[in-house]
Amino acid sequence: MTLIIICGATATGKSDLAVSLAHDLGGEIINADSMQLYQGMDIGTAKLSMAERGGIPHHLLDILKVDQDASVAQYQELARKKIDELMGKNIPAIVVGGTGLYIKAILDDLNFPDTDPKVRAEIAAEAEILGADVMHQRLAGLDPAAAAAIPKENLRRVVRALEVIQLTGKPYTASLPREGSTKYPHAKQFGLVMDREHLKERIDQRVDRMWERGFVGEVRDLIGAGILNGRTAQAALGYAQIIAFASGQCSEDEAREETKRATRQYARRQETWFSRDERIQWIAPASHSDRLAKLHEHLRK
RNA sequence: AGGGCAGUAGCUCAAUUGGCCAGAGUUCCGGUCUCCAAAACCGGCGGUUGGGGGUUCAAGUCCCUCCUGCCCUG
Repeated sequence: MTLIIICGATATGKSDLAVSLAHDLGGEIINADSMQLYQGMDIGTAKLSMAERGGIPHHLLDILKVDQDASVAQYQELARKKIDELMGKNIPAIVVGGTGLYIKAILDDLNFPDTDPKVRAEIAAEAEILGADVMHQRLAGLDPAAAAAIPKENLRRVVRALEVIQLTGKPYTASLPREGSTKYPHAKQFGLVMDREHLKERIDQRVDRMWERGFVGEVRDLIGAGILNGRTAQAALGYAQIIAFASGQCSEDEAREETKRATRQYARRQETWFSRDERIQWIAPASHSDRLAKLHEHLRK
């Protein structure tokens, strides 16, 4: 019964380390990266090639088409099912990814209230007309605690709260989690860190490499595959910028620089998110083999 | 050389034709977070308004001068 989580900011080397660890333990890998869920988003998400996976089974990759919206609730269900399945077969499960909410959805006792695209679209359309202030006031009337917790500027979360209230008939706050409930108490969570300067270098190099490998072509193909019809995939780092370039809103060079900058900001947000989680054992920057040794050392304890 | 235009935060620009303490956006730094999360959102640092002088109760704004850049003419 082994469950290992490897998280951390983008470009810190999670994927490679996970493959090596899986190799050593005879484990399998479960993806926890919201954008690697999509078929065809390979270059821009730095998805490992078959060769790089080295024969290690990778799960929850390529399960969505680019015109489908991702769903944390669905991810939670699939990931837990896969983890339980592996555990049942006594195969170590290694969850790898940088999407903090997805990892939290696996580990913590989060229960996502239902969602209904139609209801949400209606509320969103209404918000378009009435404005953020009115929507927030409405929320305050229905659920003062939720209104206090959600800033009125964050219309997206206000809409979601209103959706939940309408669907469940209960206050949004009623669905919020109880503290300290962990679904997998024996899970070992590791985080990879890297100083900003070094990380910036790695991000720059990585984005340049993506361009060399044909990132722009990949996005063009995905536009053909309907990426613009979905909401999640087209907002991904690099993809959004190349779509802007493809539609003439900026130059290719600007798109590339913008991608680097946005990735840097994303890495910062990831660090903020993970830094709150006290369960994470942080692995300092070092060579691949040193970090792997460190992981084994911690696992032995 | 002569004439014209411009110079405000690291960057892009605002500032009721002289009037509160020079404001935004963005970068950068920090933070929030229960289904679009590579999303959405909040906060903070940052200006001797190119330099110097003058007019005025008051100058980013008007005058003089110097510096820098761009345009036109020869």
